Amino acid sequence: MNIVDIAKMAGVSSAAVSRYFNNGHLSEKKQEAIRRVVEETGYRPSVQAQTLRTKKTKMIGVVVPKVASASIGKIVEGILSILNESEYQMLLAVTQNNPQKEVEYLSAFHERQVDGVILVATVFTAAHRRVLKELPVPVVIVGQYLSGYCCVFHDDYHASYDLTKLFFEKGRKKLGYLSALQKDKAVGAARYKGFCDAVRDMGCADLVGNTVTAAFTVASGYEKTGELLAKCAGMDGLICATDTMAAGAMQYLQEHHIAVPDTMLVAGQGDSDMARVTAPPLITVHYSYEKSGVLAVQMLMELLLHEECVTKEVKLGYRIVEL
Amino acid sequence: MNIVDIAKMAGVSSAAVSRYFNNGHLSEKKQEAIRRVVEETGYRPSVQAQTLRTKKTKMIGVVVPKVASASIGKIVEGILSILNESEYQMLLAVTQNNPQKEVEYLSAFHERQVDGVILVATVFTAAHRRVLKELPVPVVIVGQYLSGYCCVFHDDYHASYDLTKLFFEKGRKKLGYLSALQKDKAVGAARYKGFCDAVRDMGCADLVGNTVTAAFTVASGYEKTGELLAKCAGMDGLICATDTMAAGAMQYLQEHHIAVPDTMLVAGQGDSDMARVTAPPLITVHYSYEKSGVLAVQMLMELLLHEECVTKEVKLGYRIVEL
DNA sequence: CCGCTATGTGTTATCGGTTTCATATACGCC
DNA sequence: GGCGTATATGAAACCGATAACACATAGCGG
Repeated sequence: MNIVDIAKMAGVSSAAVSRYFNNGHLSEKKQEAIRRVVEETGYRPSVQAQTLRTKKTKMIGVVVPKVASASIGKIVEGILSILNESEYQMLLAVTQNNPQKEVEYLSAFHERQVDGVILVATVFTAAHRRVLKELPVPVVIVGQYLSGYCCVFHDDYHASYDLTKLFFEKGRKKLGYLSALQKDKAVGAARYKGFCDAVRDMGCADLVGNTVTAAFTVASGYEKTGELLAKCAGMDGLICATDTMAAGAMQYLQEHHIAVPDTMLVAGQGDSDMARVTAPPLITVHYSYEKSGVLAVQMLMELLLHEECVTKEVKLGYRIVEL
Repeated sequence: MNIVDIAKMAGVSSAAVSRYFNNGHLSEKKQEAIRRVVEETGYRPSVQAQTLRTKKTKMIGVVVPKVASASIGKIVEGILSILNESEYQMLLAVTQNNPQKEVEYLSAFHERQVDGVILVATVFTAAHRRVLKELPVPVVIVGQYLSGYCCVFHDDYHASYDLTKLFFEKGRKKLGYLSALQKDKAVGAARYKGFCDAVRDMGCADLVGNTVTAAFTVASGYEKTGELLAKCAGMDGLICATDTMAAGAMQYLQEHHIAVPDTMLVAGQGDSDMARVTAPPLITVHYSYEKSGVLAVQMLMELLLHEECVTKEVKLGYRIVEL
């Protein structure tokens, strides 16, 4: 069943059928004739043929570092909640934190001729910039700031800063910080810098070195908490780059009979479910992950429609959560 | 840059270039000539045009109820880990637990002419069966058993049965069960039935009624635990259909100063990170979610290659986890 | 009543490949 | 040498839509 068959059955030309589906000018009479045939046959135009001719795939490509993660899961759900209402579909690629793959998938999307790309990024290398520059379609970056590109990101720095200040307000003096890799500019560098600047502003510049870097897993949080405690005697507050790490820290503290919050106050960041099920619950920071996904698609849609977008950078707020 | 341009530059026909990319018979000389031109120009055949002609999109559609969920996230990662190594791409749709949407997306995939579909399902309605029957491409179902279809699922029943038995072995007598909706045959019905049969086999058939149904959230687990405790006085063990619910239960118990595990032993199912960060950790069941995703894609690939698949149903094992 | 624009409609080229078909050449064998 | 078979190759049809173009008709102002 192709457009020509339908045209014959309705006694019109194939162009008329095409116009029927694309809001072209068409007399009432023919519209009715075509509608009847379409209903009878259940005919739907071939997406492939349309794509070949129009160069529009109605697909957007989304690249994420992983998907089994609370924060990224929320971003993806935000993206899909908007896409669901549109005629667009989503191609998803997961890089498993491999920057090489990130570049590969962007190229694959290029070949597939997706109409646009959303990149949930962690680090940027020269290779990234090169591939991004060559992409002939609009891109929106989520979670990181990259100069010259449309991006939606979080105020990691101030959130971390405020969180650290809060620890001082609660009377904690000897803070430690469990960090993510510095090459991750947002979750790694910015959050750590917030901690550093806050302790400096409080006149405790010596705390800046009270840090250890962990991976984004509970197990790593557990292990690195041990290292941090060994390194910094007398710690009474622990701030972590993510809730996952903080949950690992809680495990460690409990096993080693260090009382939370009496002896040690613990905070994570991300406001995940996990932060609420430890005992006691973590102090944490709510970043609007789902919202960032939503905004990213909306920006992308604007780019797709108008070829340009006034708001190029969106920094989202945060909220400290104490249960 | 299309195939004709390349052909001209290499001094051959467009058919020769097509054969070059499709392992057709071609003389060394021409192969070399084409290779040079392709390298110089960076030419890549248009996926759209290929698709139009061959009817193969090299895309598979994946439908999931949600993505910000530990178990489903793992399934999706399993799927992608295999897809990454192939030339296939993944179209992802999220139904937000709306069976209506499930049907919609299957149709959308149909139109997009994906080569195959993986359906991570929760419930099956008559509408599901109808749409599935009309799908002209292979389908693999994950997480549920559906007669007549290729499916990969878990032994929910025996896992839940064994878990319940374990509670008796640990000397618990008055058990309660926090269930999922019964129309979810796997997580809802099968797990509950495992509980029921186990308590009956232990001569405690009266416990069968000690149940309340909760949603897949921490908050719901919290709330329904209250209801369950009000309903069943003297409970000393609580088994939940999922870790998420169980984490909510832990919250409730802690707030109401009910000692875990002394007064109340608590178990979840799913072996998520969340089960390991409550204090104390939950008893839980490990289902191989990632593996189920992997197997599903592998079955689908087999179906794509041979049009048929010998192993139609795969039931995966489980392992009870006590930390 | 003429010419101009606006609208409706069909014809046909086009998007960029793959595949069929016909033809050409080389090879092996009787 | 003749014939069957295997391999190499290009011309052209084809996949199923859209869009440029041509043309017809209608409405309208002068």
